[in-house]
Amino acid sequence: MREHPTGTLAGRIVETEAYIVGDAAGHAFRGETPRNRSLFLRRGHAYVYFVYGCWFAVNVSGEIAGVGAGVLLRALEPIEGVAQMEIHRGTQKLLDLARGPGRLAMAMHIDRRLDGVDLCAMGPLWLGTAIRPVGSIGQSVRIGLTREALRKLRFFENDSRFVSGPGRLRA
DNA sequence: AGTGCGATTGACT
DNA sequence: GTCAATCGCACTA
Repeated sequence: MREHPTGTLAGRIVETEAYIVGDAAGHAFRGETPRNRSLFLRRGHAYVYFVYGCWFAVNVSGEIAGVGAGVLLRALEPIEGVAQMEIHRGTQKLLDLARGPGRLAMAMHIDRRLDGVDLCAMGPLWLGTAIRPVGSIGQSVRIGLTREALRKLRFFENDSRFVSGPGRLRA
């Protein structure tokens, strides 16, 4: 859920990746720095980071305070505020609005200002209330990594068309 | 102080 | 399929 000045933006999370304790692919692996400090907040806080000089991406911190780990939000199925998401993204292709972490952040207008917010209480960005899963959940290796590339820590709704990644990783 | 490259995307061949 | 965009952090020295 994104409480935006223009109205509420909402989507179902259909794809995530876990970056767990001791995971060399995780931003928290080398310890806490100014950039990744939000990963060390108590579980349920936002870690927003900037990659490739172009994009933001959002994680949900996943451990107790002081332990760095998180879940990357990789794709949403848009539920509310689609017209505004289209403006943010510059496209009207529903399937592309929030398919991929960079697109997701852009659709929801997420940037560094939201780094560290509590996602478990109503606010500018939060998790809302649970919506029942649809169908089964698939599992695969994570996308775009060079380290720890074999760990199957990506999770996605099997039958969703809003999931990112190469087709062969879907099933 | 300098360098390399990343949890990506979109444009182009 | 390839490749540029573009920034800040981590790493080396």
